[in-house]
Amino acid sequence: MARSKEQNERMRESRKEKIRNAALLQFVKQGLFATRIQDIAAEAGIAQGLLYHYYPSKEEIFVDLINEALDKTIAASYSVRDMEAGPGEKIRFALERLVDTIENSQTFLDTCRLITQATNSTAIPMEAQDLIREKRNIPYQVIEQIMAAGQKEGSVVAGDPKMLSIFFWTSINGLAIYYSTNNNRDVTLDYRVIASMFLTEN
Amino acid sequence: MARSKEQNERMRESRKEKIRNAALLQFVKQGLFATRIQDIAAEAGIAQGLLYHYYPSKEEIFVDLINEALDKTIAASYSVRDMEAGPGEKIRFALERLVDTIENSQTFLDTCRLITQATNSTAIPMEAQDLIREKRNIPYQVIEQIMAAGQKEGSVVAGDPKMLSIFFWTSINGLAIYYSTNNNRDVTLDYRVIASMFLTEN
DNA sequence: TGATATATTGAATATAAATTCAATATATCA
DNA sequence: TGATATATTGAATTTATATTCAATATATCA
Repeated sequence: MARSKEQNERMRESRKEKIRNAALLQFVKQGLFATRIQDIAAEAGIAQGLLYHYYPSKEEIFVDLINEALDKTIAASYSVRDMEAGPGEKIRFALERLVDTIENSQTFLDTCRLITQATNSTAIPMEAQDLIREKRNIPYQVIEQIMAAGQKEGSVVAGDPKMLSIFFWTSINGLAIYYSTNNNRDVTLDYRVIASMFLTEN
Repeated sequence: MARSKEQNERMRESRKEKIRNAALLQFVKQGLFATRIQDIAAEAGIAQGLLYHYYPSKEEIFVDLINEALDKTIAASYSVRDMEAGPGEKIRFALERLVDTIENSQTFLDTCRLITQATNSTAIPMEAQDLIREKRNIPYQVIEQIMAAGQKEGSVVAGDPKMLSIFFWTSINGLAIYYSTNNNRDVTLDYRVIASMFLTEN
């Protein structure tokens, strides 16, 4: 015996995470196909051969990253759903937090870019496509329900709640995509402009 | 002499256009890198070798397509700027038209996807990057000016007009990106929801 | 019709990247 | 310390795709 099973498992997982982080940087900059195994290995500071000890291919890394990214967006939407506040306030707080995150978290921007990239290409692993099909709509459904509840309450404007949810997420996503390539530090975003699309009182 | 110069030129250009159309379909579906010369040739119904009589590489096709796409968005923004109407009405009409186009024009969705793809990758030809740097901001500037004029008039809400322009285009772009992969024919979009972000009276 | 220019094909070749692998290093524990 | 398992490297090989090219077809006009 050389090393304890659990310790090995932990070290292995931390190496895999280092590789995933390196791959995320490259995928976000160049896309899945333009990124070479060599790019990921160099970014992670290892030889290309070693990468194959942890992942059988860059596609597998991509699948892991997409899965993580989707789970993050789902978790974020659940945290909104489970807030102690009325529907209108939930929409307001969610937008405030999301806009702030767009302005301050590179990781969030990367996550948005990766998902957008994956959603807009058929040239990604089947497994990633399945994950997207399965998980992508959850945040839309969560917001749709909050919009519907807000309409009953009178705090949310009239209109198909499904449509309002689409406007909610596409605005946020469009903004994130824009910000990830425009370090527009001279413009400060005011979430209340977006909020005025959905809320009756501003 | 075999054929008149002009006739040749015309035929050549029409073939190039057929190739560009084929390439656009593939680029939008798969991205620049995942698209093989063979994919474009097959889509255009020609042998791969022939493609090189018209374009030296797929990168050159991409540059042509990006240039066309950017020019289209610029032309669209100029047509809004030159409308015979007050600033508020221009914003309203522009949004109405854009949302309608998102719902009905696949070409428009493809254009948005191509630009987003190009804007979000460093793995595109330098020439395409230069075109984007040079042309991308024009529509933002056009809308920014209309927003500022609308604020003077009182028809547009307060706030940095640069920010309002960013919200304008990122909402439209986010929506287009979403729609290009979700044939959501059960939801009808109401442009007035987006308009309410910018206009004082709805 | 025949001369000429261009179009077209698909196989041959070149190039680039993915993947494998033999050699070597390192860590752990008996 | 030595036995053993895993980590690590970079060169060798394979595979995929881009690119070239020789052969052939087609269109135009004198």
